[in-house]
Parts: sequence; structure tokens; C-alpha cells
Amino acid sequence: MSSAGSTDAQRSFIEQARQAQIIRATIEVLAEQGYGAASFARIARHASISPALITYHFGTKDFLMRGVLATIEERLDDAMAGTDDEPDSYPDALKGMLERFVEHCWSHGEEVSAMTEIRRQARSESLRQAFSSSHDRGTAELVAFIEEGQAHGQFRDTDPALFASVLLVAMGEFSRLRGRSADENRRIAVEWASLFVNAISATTAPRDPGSENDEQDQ
Amino acid sequence: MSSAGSTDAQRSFIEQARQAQIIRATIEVLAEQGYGAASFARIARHASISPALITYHFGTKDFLMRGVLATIEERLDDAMAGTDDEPDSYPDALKGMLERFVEHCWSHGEEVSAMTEIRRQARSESLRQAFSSSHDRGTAELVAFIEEGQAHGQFRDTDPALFASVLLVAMGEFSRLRGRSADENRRIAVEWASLFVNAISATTAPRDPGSENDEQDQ
Amino acid sequence: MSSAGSTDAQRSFIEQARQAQIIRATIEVLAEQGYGAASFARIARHASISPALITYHFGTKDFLMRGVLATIEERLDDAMAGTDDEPDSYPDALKGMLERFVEHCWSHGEEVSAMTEIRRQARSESLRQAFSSSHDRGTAELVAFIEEGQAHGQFRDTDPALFASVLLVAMGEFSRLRGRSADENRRIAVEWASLFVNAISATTAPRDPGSENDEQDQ
Amino acid sequence: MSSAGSTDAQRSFIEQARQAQIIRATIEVLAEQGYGAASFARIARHASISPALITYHFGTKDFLMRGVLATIEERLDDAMAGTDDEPDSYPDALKGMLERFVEHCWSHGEEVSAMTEIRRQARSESLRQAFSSSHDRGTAELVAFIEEGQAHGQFRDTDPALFASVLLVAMGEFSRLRGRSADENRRIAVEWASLFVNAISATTAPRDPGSENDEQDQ
DNA sequence: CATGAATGAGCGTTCATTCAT
DNA sequence: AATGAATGAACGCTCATTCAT
Repeated sequence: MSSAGSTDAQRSFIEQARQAQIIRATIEVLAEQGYGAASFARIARHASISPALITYHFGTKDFLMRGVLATIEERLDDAMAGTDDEPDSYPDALKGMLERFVEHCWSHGEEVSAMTEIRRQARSESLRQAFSSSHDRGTAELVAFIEEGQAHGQFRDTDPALFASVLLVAMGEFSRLRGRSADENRRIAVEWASLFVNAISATTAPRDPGSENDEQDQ
Repeated sequence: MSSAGSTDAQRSFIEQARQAQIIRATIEVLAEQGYGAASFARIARHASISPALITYHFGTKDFLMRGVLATIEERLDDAMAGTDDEPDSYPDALKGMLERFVEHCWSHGEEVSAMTEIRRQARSESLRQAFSSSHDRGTAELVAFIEEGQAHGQFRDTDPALFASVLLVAMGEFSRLRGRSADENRRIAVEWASLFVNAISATTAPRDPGSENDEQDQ
Repeated sequence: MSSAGSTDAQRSFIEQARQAQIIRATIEVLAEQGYGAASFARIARHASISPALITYHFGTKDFLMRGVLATIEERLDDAMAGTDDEPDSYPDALKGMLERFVEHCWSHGEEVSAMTEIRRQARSESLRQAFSSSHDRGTAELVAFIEEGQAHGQFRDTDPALFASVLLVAMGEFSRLRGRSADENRRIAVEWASLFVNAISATTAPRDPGSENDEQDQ
Repeated sequence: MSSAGSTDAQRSFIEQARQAQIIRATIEVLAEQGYGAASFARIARHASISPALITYHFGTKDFLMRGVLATIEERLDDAMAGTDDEPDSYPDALKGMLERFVEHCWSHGEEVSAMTEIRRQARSESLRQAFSSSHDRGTAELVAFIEEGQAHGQFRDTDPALFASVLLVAMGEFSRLRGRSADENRRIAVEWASLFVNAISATTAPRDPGSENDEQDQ
């Protein structure tokens, strides 16, 4: 920690930088050309390095993809975490979450595309496990959230697991919806989010006076 | 050999039969093992023919996939066409359409899975065009239908193109939602369809004067 | 059998010819350059074909090596089989066997060298099995033969299994012993064979009158 | 760094220690996993060092193997040297030599295995030379010894060079003969040695006084 | 003295495609 | 109409070796 030698840190730095560079190149190739084109040769060409360097830093293609995946999911989780101030209602909370997701899709579109590519095509057991575990976790959180909202009468009485599945699928495909301008993108985001918020929100006399009390504890 | 007149027809018949056989085998391999495994060798083994025969009948892999696609889409279109008796309302019409779609997904699951596989993985320009053109056509029809429903006050006033896109994406991914029993599948189908019908249907007294205030807090 | 079409036979002929050619090339590379150099690329270059053609005909390197092995062992077994006229005594029978072996080593030296290379280096389970089964069979035959000779008092009372092992090892390495001329080779062969015949033959007054009767049933 | 005078010696010491360590690790990998697995990476992992360090100390793989070989042969030569007290007869001397060899094979089995691995697989010119020169030297010594024994009438009148070759080959392969227990090993060793002693010794009533005329009938 | 970083060559294998038959 | 034979390109991966530090 206090040792003068920067060798360790330096080495670590180089390795981390290389790994980050390779992961970035992999994401770009995945997003632009698809999983089928994401060979070591193409990724390496994209990063202006030798294909063997990828093996050197990641061992196998499987490890590379897992590294890519971990990076992407970490950033996505961060982006989805949201701010500290709690929204007033469950629908608002859902809306906020969806909008944060949309925001991240646009600011880090390549990552989401790449993640989708890996999910769709990866046949290795370890990758499938990685996906199914993160998918299950995401589904579980979403289901719990929906059930809470239903308990408060703010969400329609529909099957939470089904809605969660549909929503997650829609999120997985959202990056395809792209407008022609930033403004249009913004409008699309808002409408897209409200589409699902509407679909799940309780309908009859929603949010009208007299039922405000059920929003207090959220 | 026997009758000169039947040569042409015979050839044509044999050719069609072969192409159909190959397409069937391709669909099965795509659905069961994924695009990455759908090599000529595997398809040919599945059909008990020689790999060269696929090239002979389709020229390139791209043409094969386009042929597969055309076949699948044609059957899907037929299935979606519906009966002649018009439903009473636009929401009912939408619901009927979605249910026909779901029905087709289950009765021809392999085809829909295969179509999804091709859409996801195919990177050739011609296939992308094929997809985007059929997507555009589908979107256009759906948009027209939604606009009609909106004009009749039966559909909520949302962006028709966006809703169409979301719905088409959801349909493309629907085959993933699969329950554990036939009964559960039926329930899922009904809920899934009504989810989107609800999302687009005009709510009772939607947005009429007196409830405008519910948009204020977002 | 009587069908006019020669297609089947022809196809089979081409395939057999190619396989034989590849096996021959493999044997040559193995004998001249060793197992480590016996890559598909080098074998193919040696046979003036494409490396992929080896995979086409043999599937995997393991299958190729097993094919090579089967060919070599078949020819060796044929050569060792000997003639129909039985020798007079066990030592003579042993001597005849060893001389036939030596003869084959020189007329098919490359094959024996190649077999040795494969045996030494092959790490695949299937190849090891192939070798150990053929080795066990050879050992068993030899042991039985020695025990018979011992029972007739013509072989020295030594451990048959040990002698068999030593002899098999010596045979495996025999191809290294090579003189400078055909005559010298012939002399070496005779001396080499008699070395082991002497080592195992019963010493005290062998084959002198009075013990002739024990040679009758061999 | 501390004392200028010890730099040279220190370097030399460290260098020797490193080289010895690497050679040891190489021998172990060769004996346990075979030549094909003896890559720099594996050797280095076995020695808990970096692969580059091997190149640093030995330059090329060829030099490394030559170093390994020299070490092994030196130890083997030491072991074979025997004690100062001369045995009574040439057969006894041969027997003693073979038993010393066997002893070394068991106490330094890994080295002998490693040597065998290198001999079998190494194809570089320099290594072949190293082997053939040591082989020639061994043969020459053995031939001289046999000729001496023959001159004293204690060894059978057979080709000394051929016997030497056969014996050296048998020694090279001896490490394969391994029993299931220490006792069995001891028995095997004795029988193995006496097999060759018998094969070369003058036959009837050998070595006892008054039977020197027994060389007539062979 | 020692190593991490990096690479070009080579490995066995799969692939879509060509072509003579 | 159909296929076996054949190939070049590409794949993920390991290798011995180089070099800056």
C-alpha cells in the first residue's frame, strides 16, 4: 500500500486496461455484427491487437463472454438503481425504473445489444447459467415489486410473473425501438414506459382523491 | 421417361417436394438446435440427404433461409387471417388476432422458433431486408388497424406506430412464454392477449373531462 | 453382385484408395519424422492433398491413427503367421517366428517404426486400449507357447511372462538394429534371433539322443 | 548489492540453482505426463515460475532438453560406475552392472523415464547427436567388456556389437517392466539380469573350476 | 534476475460451396 | 436429380519465443 514500487499497480493497470479494451471491442463487434461474427480474429482486428492476446487475457471464449457480460450487467444495475428519493406511488416507481432503463439503453445502447446477442446465442452451460441466474433474480425482484403494488391496490390484478416476463422481454427488445431524432427518442421512451405502466395500473378511478392514503408507505 | 409431357411437371413436383423437405428439416434443426447448429451438414443429416443437395436446390445458405422464411411467414399470415365474421369491436378484433397468433405459436411452435432464430442471427443484407420488409408490412397493417380503432374511440390515444412495434416485438418473443401444462398455457395466452388489449383499449370514460388531473404528477 | 452398375464399387474403390493413400502417407511421416510431426498439414502435404480431406475420410485424428494401426497390425499378423509345415522343436518354432518377424521388420520397416511411434506417443484412450489389447493378446500367446515348451523340457525354467515381456520389448525396438548391407542384416537377424532362442532354451545336453520323444507332438 | 565480490559467485549460484530447479521440474513433467505435455507453460507451472524464465536460462527448448539429458546421464554414469572391488568373473561383473542399472532405474525412475521420453520424441539434430554419441560411447565400452570376457572364455562367442545393442535397447526399455510389489520387483530384476547373463555366458557348467572345456559345443 | 505482455505459427476441426459423375 | 469427393477459409486454442521493464 505504502510501498514505493508501482510495479504491482502498474501491471494490474495494464492488464485491466487491456481487458477493458478487449471487452469494449467485443461489445462493439457484438452490437454491430452479431454474435456469429464475434470471432477472436474480428474482435482482435477491431482492437488492433493479436487474437492470441485475447486468449492470453481471458483464457477461453467462454470466459471472455462472461467477462463482457459481468461488465455490462454491472453498469446496467448501477443505472437502474435510481436515486434516493422515493417516488409517491407504485406506478410512478415503475415508470421511473422503466425510464432509467430506457435512458441507459440509449446512452449505452451497444452494451444492451451486446448483452442481448450473448443471451440469444450463447450455448455454453456456464453462460446459460449466468443468464438464467441474473434473469431469475430480475424476475423475482420485479414480481415482488408488482405484488406489493397489487397489495396496495395500485396495480391491476393480473398474474405478476406473466407481466414480469412480458416486461423483461420487452426490455430486452427495447433497444430496437429507435426514433430518428433525440426528441422522438424522448417521446418514444415516455410513451413506451407509460404503455406498460398503463397496462398494469389499476384502472377504475385511478389516483383520484379518496385513495391517496394507500401511497403513504411507499 | 415414359411420357414426354410429364417430365416438366414431374421435375417441378420433385423439386417442390425436395425443397419442402429441406425446408422442413431446416425448421426442425433451427427450432431444436438453434441457428448456430443449422449447418448444411446437420440439416442434410436430419433430412437423410446429401449436403450438396441443399446447395443444388437453394444455391446458397442465404437463399435457403429466405425460402424457409417465406414458407413460415406464409403459413403465419394464413393463420392470422381469421374468419369472415367481423367481431363487434376493435378491442375484440385485436383480441381475436392475438389469440389466433397464440394458437399458431402453439400449433406451429417450431416454425415460429425457427423464424425467431433466423431473425436474430441472420446478418446478410438480403435476409435483413426480407425481415424489415415483412416487419414494415406487418407494422403498417397494425398501425392502420389501430388508427381505425382510435378513430372509433375504442382505442386509447397513444402512438399507433410505437404500440405496433412493441406488440410485434412481444409477439416475436411470445414463444418463450410457456407454462408447465396445457391449462396453464391457455391461461397465459388469455392473460397475455388481454394485457395488450387492456394497454391499448380506451378505459371507461378515458381521458374525458374530470380525470385530466391524473397526469399532473408525472 | 451381378448388377451392371459399377457405381457402388467405384465409389468404394475411390474411398478405399484415398484412405490407403492417406494411411501410407501417415506411415511415412510417422516413420521419417515422428509422431510429433505427424500433423494433418504435413501428412496432407506429403500426400499432395488438402488437410481437410483427411478429416473428410477419417473424421478425427484418433480415427486416422486407429486406421493406420489396424492396417499395420493386420500386415504384421499375416507376416507372423508362418507356413503350414510345423518345425521340429519349440526352439526352432521360436527361431522361425523371430526370423519371420525380422524379415517383416526389414521389408516393412516403416510400418513397424510408425506403429512404434503411435504406441509411444498416443495419449488418447481409444488408442491406448487398442494397443494394450493387442499387446495383451500377443503376450498371452507368447506365454502359452513358452509354457508349452517348458512343459516339454525344451525351454529353460524361467518366468514365462517376464521373458515374453522382454522379448516383445526387444521386438518393438528391433527395427533400430540395422546393418550396413543386406548380408550384414541377414547375419544380424540370425544372431539376434538365436540370442533369444539361446536365452530361453534348456541348456543341459539339449536335443541329445534319449530326449527326442518330447519333440513329437510339436 | 552488499558485497561486490560475491556478485559473480552469487549469480552463478542462483543460476545453477534455477537451472537445477527447472531441470528437475522438466524431468517430473516428462516422467509423469510425457514429452507431448512438456511445454514451457506446464514445466513453468510445475516449478512455480514464469515460462519466460526457462527461455532466459536455456535459450531454446532444445538446449533445455540437452541440459536435462546431460544431468540424467551424468547421474546414471555415476550409478553404473560401481565399487572398486573387482568381481571374480566377467559374468559376475555383467550381472553386477545390470543390477546396479536396475537399482538406479528404481531409485531414479523418473530420470530414466524422462530420458526415454526425450530419446523417443526429440527430433532435433542436436538431440539426436547427443543420444547417438552417448549411445556409441556406451556401446563401445560394452563391446570392449564383452570382447574381454570372450577372450577369457567366459562369454559365448557371439557378435559383441549386436549383443551390446540388444542389451542397451533392453536397458532403455527396462523401466517398463514393473511388478506389483517390491518383492516382485526384486525377483523381476534378478531374473531380468540373469536372462542376459545367461544369454551371453558360456553355457555348460559355467564358471566352476574344471569345466573350462565347456566352450566346445556352442 | 525475473516476469508479464505480446505475437506468429501451427494445431485439429467445421464450414459452405464446387464439381465430376 | 443427386451425391461423393474435395477444398480454402475460418474457427478457438496452444506453442516457443521476444522484449520492455
